Amino acid sequence: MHWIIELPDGTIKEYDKPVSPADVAADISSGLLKKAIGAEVNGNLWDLKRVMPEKAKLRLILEKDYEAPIFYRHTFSHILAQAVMRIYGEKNVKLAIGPVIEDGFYYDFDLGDVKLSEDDLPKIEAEMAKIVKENLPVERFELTKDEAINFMKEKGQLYKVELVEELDDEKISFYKQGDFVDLCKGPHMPSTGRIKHFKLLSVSGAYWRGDEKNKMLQRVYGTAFAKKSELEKHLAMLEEAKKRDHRKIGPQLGLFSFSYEYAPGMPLFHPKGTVVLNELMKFSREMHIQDDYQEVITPLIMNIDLWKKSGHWDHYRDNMYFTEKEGQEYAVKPMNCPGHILIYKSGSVSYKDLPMKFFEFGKVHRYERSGVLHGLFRVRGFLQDDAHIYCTREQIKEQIKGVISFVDRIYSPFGFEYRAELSTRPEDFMGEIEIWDIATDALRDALESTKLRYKVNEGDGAFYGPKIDFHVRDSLGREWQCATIQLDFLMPERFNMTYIGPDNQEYRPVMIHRAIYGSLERFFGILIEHYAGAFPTWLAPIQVKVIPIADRHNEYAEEVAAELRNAGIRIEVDTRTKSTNYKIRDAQMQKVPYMAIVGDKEIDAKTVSIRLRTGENLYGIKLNSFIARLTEEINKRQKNSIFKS
RNA sequence: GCCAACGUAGCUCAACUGGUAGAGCGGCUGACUUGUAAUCAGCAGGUUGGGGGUUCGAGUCCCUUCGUUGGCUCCA
Repeated sequence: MHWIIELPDGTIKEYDKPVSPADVAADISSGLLKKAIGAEVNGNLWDLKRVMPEKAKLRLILEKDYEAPIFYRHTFSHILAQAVMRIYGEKNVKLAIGPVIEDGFYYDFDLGDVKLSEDDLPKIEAEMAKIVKENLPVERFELTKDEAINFMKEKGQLYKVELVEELDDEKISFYKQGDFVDLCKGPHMPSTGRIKHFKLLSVSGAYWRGDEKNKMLQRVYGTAFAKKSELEKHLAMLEEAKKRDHRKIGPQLGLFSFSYEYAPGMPLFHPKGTVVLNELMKFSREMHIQDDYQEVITPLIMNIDLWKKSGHWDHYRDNMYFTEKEGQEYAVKPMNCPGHILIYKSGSVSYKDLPMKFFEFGKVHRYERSGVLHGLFRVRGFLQDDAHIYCTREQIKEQIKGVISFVDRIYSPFGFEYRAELSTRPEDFMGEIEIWDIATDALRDALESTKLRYKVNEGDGAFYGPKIDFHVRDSLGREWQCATIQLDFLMPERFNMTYIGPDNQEYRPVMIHRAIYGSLERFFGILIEHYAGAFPTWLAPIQVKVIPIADRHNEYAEEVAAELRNAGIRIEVDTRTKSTNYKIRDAQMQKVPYMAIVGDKEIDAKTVSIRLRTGENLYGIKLNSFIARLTEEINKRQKNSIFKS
């Protein structure tokens, strides 16, 4: 027996006894062993102390590597389970699953009659801290399937029995730390004390296997990081996110409210919120016109037969609202595509008309279960910046490329980073494989031809076509799915859409669905949190607050206001008999970008003093110069103040 | 819909183990006429989400209902 281990730099290490990554690390340097938390062996994540195959390519994974959290967060989920078992008694705890998730981990438990609440978290955390301190070695062992089933049956772990029964592997792996054993494919860190920084975040209900027909389990969420400073940074981010919550800031800034009683899941936009939405639409409209879209408006309510034809009745009925008059049944539209198709089909279409690009700010209604509603992020009625591109197969690639660059232009004033995901043909697809291949290649080629980062979700496309989704990253590093580009081969089929080719024969067009903001409501919510309510000037509901120092300055303040208003700038004048400090504070809290402060000096010199919401002051500015520069900032939709250089 | 927590003035939050519902901010009125993040004083504001029960007595305990929040997608 001879172990030949290749390191990433090409170095070959040879041993005549079985070696684990830890052995090799120790062989290189004791410092390296200290920093290593796991390994990658022949492309698989591997425990530090697990013996490697005789021929292996080894890469050690250090605390700072991006795979490291997979190791320690997974171990923390086991530590969590172990702590819960110690506290509530091994017999009373049935373990379900405990995976690593983005930024943390969770574990699902069946605790019988015991109900966990957030108040129990400190107690569980304390027990976890003890387990960390005990620094128990984490050991891997394997059983055959039968052994594994019996083993889990003996322990009364029925959920685990169910999981094992579904596995096909010959050998089933388990991990043990002290008195705790769990079915697990790993990998884990070498001992429970290797990384110490964790925090439990919340408890909630979760169905066994995510299916509401199954028993509701209790889920505990937690997070862990290699460094204390990283954990603290993450917790601070969660705090900041809480402060920026659009459900809180929105009403505070007078943007919108909800009438939970009368219109659940449907926001009421107040005057200031409406200004922001209108600016978003104005910008979008300008861009669409530049990109050769034609705007349309289609009915909110249409006969049910249309929805039967489109397939929505069969596939989407549970999410639709219905109404009835004169014995006719109607549905409130959940999507805009059928309406656009009716326009397409209202006359005959030549290949010369393609691509045809219809765009609509389409209000759609979708029933969502009450429990999933969430501020502006998940609503029952929303406005989509929806468009459908009808084109030939040959035009697909060029059109997709066009949309991708369009997405970039729409996102650019907001300062979002974003990335894409390509979802390919699922198992239960519709249509011909060759079209799928053409379309998928077109999407892939289009993505490749841009510098955009993207990942592929194999088999994750809709049954009617492949798609590209865009995820924007906000100022707190959170990601949100907004834009989507979907190819659709089904709808043109169902509606028997055609165009006349150069040979005077009928052909089937391809349909591309796409939205850029996605939902205006949701995008608005994301922007509120992204900017923490401090919108760039072009979006700000009030762009300038005119503040007279004392009553005798009101008249001049009104003159200043009139000139600003004439220049198309959104203003308010604060003539309340309050102190200057008070009025400035109020404007600051409302996140107004500019305050124009006027008193005796300004009246004498015919100027204004400008305070930016960031606190800087510019004294003695000529009004026309202020208006000119501000107008430029607004017209260019600048991210930052033009008055800061 | 399901599990858990929560629901007191417009907002933020008090009210010991059941014993007279309170404060700050905001609002209104008055005084002050203010120079870059809260001037002072007074007044109003509540069926403690709704309904029912236990009790001499319920914001507090129990039941029920409505709503909000965290989750219910991440698969050993």
